[in-house]
Amino acid sequence: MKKAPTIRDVAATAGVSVSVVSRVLNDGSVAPATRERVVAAIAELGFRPRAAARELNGAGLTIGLVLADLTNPFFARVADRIVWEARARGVQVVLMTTQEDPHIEAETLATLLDRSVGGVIATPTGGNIDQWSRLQEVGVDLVFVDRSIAALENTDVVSIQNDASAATATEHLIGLGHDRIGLISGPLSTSTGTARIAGYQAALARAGIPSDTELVRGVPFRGGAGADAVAALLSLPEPPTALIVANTAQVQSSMRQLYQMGIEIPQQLSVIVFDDNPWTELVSPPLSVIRQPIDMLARHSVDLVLGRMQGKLPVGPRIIEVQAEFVSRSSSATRSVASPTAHDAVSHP
Amino acid sequence: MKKAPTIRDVAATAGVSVSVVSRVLNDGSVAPATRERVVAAIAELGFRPRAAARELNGAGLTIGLVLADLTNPFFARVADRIVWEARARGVQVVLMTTQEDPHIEAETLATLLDRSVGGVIATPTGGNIDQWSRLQEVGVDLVFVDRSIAALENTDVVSIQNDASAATATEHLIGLGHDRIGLISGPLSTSTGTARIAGYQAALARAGIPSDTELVRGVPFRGGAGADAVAALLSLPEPPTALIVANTAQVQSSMRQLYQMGIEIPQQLSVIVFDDNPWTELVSPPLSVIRQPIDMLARHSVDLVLGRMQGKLPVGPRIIEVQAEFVSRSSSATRSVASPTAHDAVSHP
DNA sequence: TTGTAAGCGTTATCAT
DNA sequence: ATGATAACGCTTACAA
Repeated sequence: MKKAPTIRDVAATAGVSVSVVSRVLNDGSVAPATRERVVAAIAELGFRPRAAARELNGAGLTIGLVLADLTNPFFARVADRIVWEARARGVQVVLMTTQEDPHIEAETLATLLDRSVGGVIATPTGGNIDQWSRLQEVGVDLVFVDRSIAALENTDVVSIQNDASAATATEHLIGLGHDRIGLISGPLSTSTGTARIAGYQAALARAGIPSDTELVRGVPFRGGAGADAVAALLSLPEPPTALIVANTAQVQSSMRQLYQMGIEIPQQLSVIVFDDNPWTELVSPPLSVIRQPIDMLARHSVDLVLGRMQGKLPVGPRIIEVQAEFVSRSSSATRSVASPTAHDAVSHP
Repeated sequence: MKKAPTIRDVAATAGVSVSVVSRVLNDGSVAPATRERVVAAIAELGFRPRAAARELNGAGLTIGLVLADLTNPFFARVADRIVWEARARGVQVVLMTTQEDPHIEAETLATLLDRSVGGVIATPTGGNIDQWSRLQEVGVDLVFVDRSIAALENTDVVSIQNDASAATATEHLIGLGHDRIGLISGPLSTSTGTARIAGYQAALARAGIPSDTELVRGVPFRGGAGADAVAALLSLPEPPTALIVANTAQVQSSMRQLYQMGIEIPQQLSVIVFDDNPWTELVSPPLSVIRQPIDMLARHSVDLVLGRMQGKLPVGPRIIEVQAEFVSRSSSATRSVASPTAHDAVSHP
């Protein structure tokens, strides 16, 4: 259990002072000849600067990643890519999850302070507005990914074009002859929720279809809310013939509910869900999806935090929206004449 | 951007020395009256010890989590639970992924050294044996979860009862009349791979069924190896009538291949896969699975590292095996007379 | 039981 | 361009 070489050891074997070594470690200016000797010494000793010591000086290269729920394939992939991108830049990631619980999130934010992280990438629950901004006040660079909070106007955000994507999905269904399209979306407290609803309504409006507020369900991210919304939607007197599950966090529970109810897709109900993953085309029928370019989300997020941390970015919040791709599969089809539920519904000729 | 209170501030407002504060922070012995005053001061100032400073003294409470691939729902859930369990104990988690690449893993291990983490929970790729043991020599407590490396005998391991689980699945299929059962397993360099194969063979032996080595495929964790193995297995002159995908990392690609080949399940081929997730019962037909108690794996892993880090555990490696549950669904059924491929196979009467 | 003081490994501030 | 040296915030012998 012999100890690792320190910067002092390097300085000694290179015949220079610690400050010189520190300079070559960072981007300081050092005489070419000297630098070479130091580099050699570093290699020879296998020296690696200790992250803890750096962080103590506020010079650490560690970011916090606050995700809602790793159980959701979408967030899992986001984590995967972010860790990947961070690693490529020599940055470590401390992972924390909120389980969509603002209380846990608050605790998490407190912990983040102790960690001396320089930046944070997060999918906020929607609450803890004060805590988030306090984090920023302490100098921690913050960037929201996927979701954001309207009240926090001064924060960088990376997400897909939520409105446009929702509109695309809606238009696709309209083109298929549907005029009662259900929408299960995220909470109105997040930009994701409002944007997707906006896109949906815009598409409806353009097609001259009146938008029925009953068909729009803004469900919270956590819990079985997705399933409940599905059930509620289908038990409407005039149930939708098509459904868009625009709440990424709830696709699984929504789909499960649909299958459990024995709804025939797309005969009884056309379905489009936000977020693609390897399983969506394995279920029957294969699902039409909005595929989010997760790698882009990740890359931009990491670039942003790091850019901020190194002060290489102009002031003012950066809003980056990447394009999502609509993938049409078998779960969305032409509207059939029959009503989706067995109400013995009288058709209006 | 005013600075956070330090331990010295607390000491001052409590009218004691820093060491006393440090003692109440940790488990030190302090006079009840004094302790109370210190606690009050801490609360009043909202003091929180900085992780970096602690780690510099080797007293940090941070663990490294080295996972293969967050894209795989199994590992994602493992991460989710481990982060959860860690948080419950006031421990932070630095996440790193290897993408099943030993080279990246090596890099990761180096980084772990700089991080001054006290412990590491990992799913090793199978390589980097020297590096892993060096990590241990430096005093980092290591526990493998899910997978392990045979050569590293002195390491704690938490996993499911791989042999028993594989045996259960095999017996289930045998009971269904199958005698040619394919097995796609992990690499032989990991305990997971060998154990699952062993269980499978044991079950076969008990039933008096000769084990055909051609039916067993130990495929590497990364890449599309699972799909290839499936294809190879089914193009055998005497293809299996049942298949166990015992390589958790490859279920997705294996299933995809099966669907793409248009294999009818379970008519042409009965299938059982290791690892359950929300989608397995949404695909058609719903998959029979070995459900791994991920929460148990996580809890034990965290308990182990922390136990080691605090020296509260007897010496000698700890091998914890939790029980997995076999869930029978529609993908496994009685063997049909027909051969799974259209070879116009001559039946041997 | 409590206090003093010496680190822990870097970075940052000055001089030189 | 380089070198002392003081922080950084905490833990931990060692004293009292």
